[in-house]
Amino acid sequence: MGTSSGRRVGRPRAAQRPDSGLAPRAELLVAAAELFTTRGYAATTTRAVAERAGMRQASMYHYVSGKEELLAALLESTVTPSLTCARELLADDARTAEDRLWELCRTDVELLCGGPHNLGGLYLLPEVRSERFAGFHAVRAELKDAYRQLIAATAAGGVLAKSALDLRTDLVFGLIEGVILVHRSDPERSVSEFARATADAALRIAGS
Amino acid sequence: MGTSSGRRVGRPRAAQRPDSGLAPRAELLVAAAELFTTRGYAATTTRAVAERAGMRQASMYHYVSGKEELLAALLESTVTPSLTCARELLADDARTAEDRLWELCRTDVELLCGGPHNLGGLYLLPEVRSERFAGFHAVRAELKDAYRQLIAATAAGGVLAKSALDLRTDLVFGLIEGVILVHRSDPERSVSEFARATADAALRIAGS
DNA sequence: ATTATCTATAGATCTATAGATAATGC
DNA sequence: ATTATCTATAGATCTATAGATAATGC
Repeated sequence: MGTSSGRRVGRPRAAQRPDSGLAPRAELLVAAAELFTTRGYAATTTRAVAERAGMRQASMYHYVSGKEELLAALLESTVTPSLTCARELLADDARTAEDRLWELCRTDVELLCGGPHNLGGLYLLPEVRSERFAGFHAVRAELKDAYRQLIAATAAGGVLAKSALDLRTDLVFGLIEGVILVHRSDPERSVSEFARATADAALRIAGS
Repeated sequence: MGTSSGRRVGRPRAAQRPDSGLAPRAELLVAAAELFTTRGYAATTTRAVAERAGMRQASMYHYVSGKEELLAALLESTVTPSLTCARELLADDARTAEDRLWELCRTDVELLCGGPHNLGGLYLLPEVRSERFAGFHAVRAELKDAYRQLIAATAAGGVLAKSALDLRTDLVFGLIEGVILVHRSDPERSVSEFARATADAALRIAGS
């Protein structure tokens, strides 16, 4: 499985460390997340990722094709849970749109700021705009559309023209993603409290 | 002057182009702004900056000590106008705090999104957090404090405890900076309209 | 003489491959 | 035999300096 801690096949690692319990590929992803979010993607070398994961630079290529694959995997893993949540809320007819929008905002902030290394910070990397990460962009566009649908379904949103609805959606989405910047400059703050306050603020923006 | 267009002292440039009317250092700053915001800081080579400015890679060192100096100069030039505006508004006793907060938000968004190449996007570069840019961080902290003071001076803000005021300030500041992300994903939008809508939204967040 | 630029390049990386090695599995 | 790792390195950069060159200024 890779996670078993018994004797392992293959030449031992040069720098032994206590078994992390993670499969080597997962160790690489964790290391990359930490380095990409703090130093940036371009500034992070394959050597830095590999050594932090406990192996030599060249050994990394046994598990991934290079840095790019690591970033693509991290991006998708970051946005997918939010989208899952959004789909469930869109399908839930029993609750008001206001209620579901609030819940989506809160969950999204929790996910963006919750992890050990500010994973949401990956969104901010300039390299992410490249077409190589089209998969991530598609998922993110679908998430934004879920926000739009929920805002349109609120009492205040129902009367908006399309351009006004788009503006409102952009402001709410901007608030949620702006949270990444706030979290970056003050990572100590209680996330769950902050997530609720942000959801409150989002509803105020959506429902003027 | 450097901006005169007559015959110039020194060896001619290898790749002649129509005179930009800018001094060489300014040409370098413009080139760096464009490349840093689109490709990122670490991914931008000194060669790319110099060639875009119309000179060879080595000639750049006649004007700047390296990439770092370019980023530091760009960052400060981006935040300084906002701070100037904030200081003026703080000193203006004739207007209500709500009015002045709205105006600060609107102006800030205009400045962040207004320039030709999304200069606000520089804030998002991971390298910016480094202590080498302490000057920028100090100016930004002062700007944030101006937001805090104006929020505290509003009718709704006057009754807040310190921690609640800080939270409110972070949300407003996060909304304003989140605007950079929105602008990045849709640079075509009318900036002045968007700036007013964002200022409206900020007041709603500040004054719940 | 002064200046702004150029060409050339040394030294320091960084990536990705080739081939060796040290475990376990059978 | 299979596997996971290692060491070594070729080739491709990228930065920053040294020294040459082609203008204007006096």
